[in-house]
Amino acid sequence: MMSGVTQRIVIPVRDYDLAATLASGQAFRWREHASGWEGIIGQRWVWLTQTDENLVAETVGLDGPHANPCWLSHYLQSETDLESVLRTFPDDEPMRAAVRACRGLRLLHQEPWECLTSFILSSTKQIVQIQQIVALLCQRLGEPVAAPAHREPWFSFPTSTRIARCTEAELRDCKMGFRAPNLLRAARMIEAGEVDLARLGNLSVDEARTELLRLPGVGRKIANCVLLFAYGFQQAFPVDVWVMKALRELYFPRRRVSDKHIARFTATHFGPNAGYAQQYLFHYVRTKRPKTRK
DNA sequence: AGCCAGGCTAAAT
DNA sequence: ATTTAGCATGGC
Repeated sequence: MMSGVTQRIVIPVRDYDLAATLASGQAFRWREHASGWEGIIGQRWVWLTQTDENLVAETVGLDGPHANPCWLSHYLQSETDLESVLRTFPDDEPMRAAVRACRGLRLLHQEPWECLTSFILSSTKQIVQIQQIVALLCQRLGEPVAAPAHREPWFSFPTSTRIARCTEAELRDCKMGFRAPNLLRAARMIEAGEVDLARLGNLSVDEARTELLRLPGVGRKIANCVLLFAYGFQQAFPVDVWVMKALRELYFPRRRVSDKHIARFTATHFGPNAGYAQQYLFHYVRTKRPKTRK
């Protein structure tokens, strides 16, 4: 396997919880080790650790020794002023509890195609299973990535071009089941230029959502995940079974309310960074009871 | 063994 | 306009 020279990048941060960020179900390729996190950002292998004052990245490549490359800070969103985001959250007890539980949790800015694919593959899957499918997909269809020689080989996330050339059977071999035809058709629509992912960031959130909803296997939930986790539309509010359960229990205890009523509630109650608030609620309810954690 | 998993879709009320 | 099954697969 390819190897290269390890570079070290130090990013001073405060209010950053790397573990909560990488384990909160927004990205699916990070592997936790005893002392850090191993994964891929774009075409680069990266080893991440956190100290009191810094995020430290070891990577393989050509950046200078004192570089603070924008690809890394952009992905990690280390420049985001978290305090000003948290200030926009509603001042109610559920939100305060969620922020207490995972303060420092950040939203990443992921590559749109990788994010879209990951969430097309996410439906009715547990997070561990999504991780397995994505790992298999990269192993089968990705390109080798330069990594330190003593480590397991890593692969880039396969491009839409590569996926579009697959047969449905090849994708099904990656254990994705009924999601295979959806991913295949989505890749082919993107290859044909029917949906232009590179352009969505220039649109309004509603226009961008409308475009994403044209893709097979993409409904409101997955569209909102991509808007939030890849494009940085921080008002996009994905409602999955966990968040719906949390909203019912925390904001409408022992009341009979429709999904639609809750959807309308989320659109107004959580403010301009509603999606950010959602991620805090999601991670909070998933981690607060170890017994039910998956 | 049976149930459920960061849902979507078409069909049935 | 809202509700419901079916969809592959794997972990518990």
